[in-house]
Amino acid sequence: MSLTIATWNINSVRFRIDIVERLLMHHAPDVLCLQETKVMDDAFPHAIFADHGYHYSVINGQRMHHGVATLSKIPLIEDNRHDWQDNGEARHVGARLPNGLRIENVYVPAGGDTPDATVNPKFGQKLAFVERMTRWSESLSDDTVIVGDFNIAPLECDVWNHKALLDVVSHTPVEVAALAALQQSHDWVDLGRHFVPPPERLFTWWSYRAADWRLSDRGRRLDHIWASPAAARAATAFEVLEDARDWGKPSDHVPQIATFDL
DNA sequence: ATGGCTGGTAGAACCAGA
Repeated sequence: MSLTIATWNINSVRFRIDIVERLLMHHAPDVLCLQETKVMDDAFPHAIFADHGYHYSVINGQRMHHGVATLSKIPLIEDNRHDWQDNGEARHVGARLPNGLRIENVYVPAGGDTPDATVNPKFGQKLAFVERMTRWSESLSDDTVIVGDFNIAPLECDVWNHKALLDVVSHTPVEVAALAALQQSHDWVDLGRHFVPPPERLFTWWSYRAADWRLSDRGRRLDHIWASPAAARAATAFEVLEDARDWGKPSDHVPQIATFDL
């Protein structure tokens, strides 16, 4: 059976519900993991997803900021949810499919402006978040997919200019090292780079501030789909929907979709 | 020329994103 899993930082699921529907109609992933839903659970637009056949969901929302949601066309049950900062922010929800596959939907903190925890506490919180994820990741079973906005672009070819971004939060060596430790903790396979090997350019985010995002192409690969080794062996395809950056009222992130033959 | 923008919320000379 073929299974498709999409992930997308939507930057408000209510404001961008039209382009969410566009993804559902034209790409119809079996499972859609959203980050930055920016909505309380009691105001989540469940009816619109149900109209498109997405009758199952696990959501972890909060007021104003952050928030994650996993929507599905096939039965889905909540597995767990973690608050790795222990500050009440909604940045993770886990789910399990009938075949046992676990889908972990994560929104790693952005980390603020300055890559120095002594003057910018948010940067230290980001590193601590990833370290606590690493301890958790070690205990997961080998039938897991972890997706989301990790807010770290690890490789030189994951950013538009490696040298220019070495001191910019999202691509600093200490963040890249923390992400590498997380990846090693469960032998996670980075499906983006499994299907699009370095040094090919691969981005999932472009700033709203560019006059012409496609012309300047100052992108970063901040969003990821990782699979445990057994799940990765079932992966058959991977796609970044770069054109979604031009859809009406776009998110600054674009969706990516992985296909598995399970 | 890495902030030139953006949404949510309040009703900002705001916050957060990255």
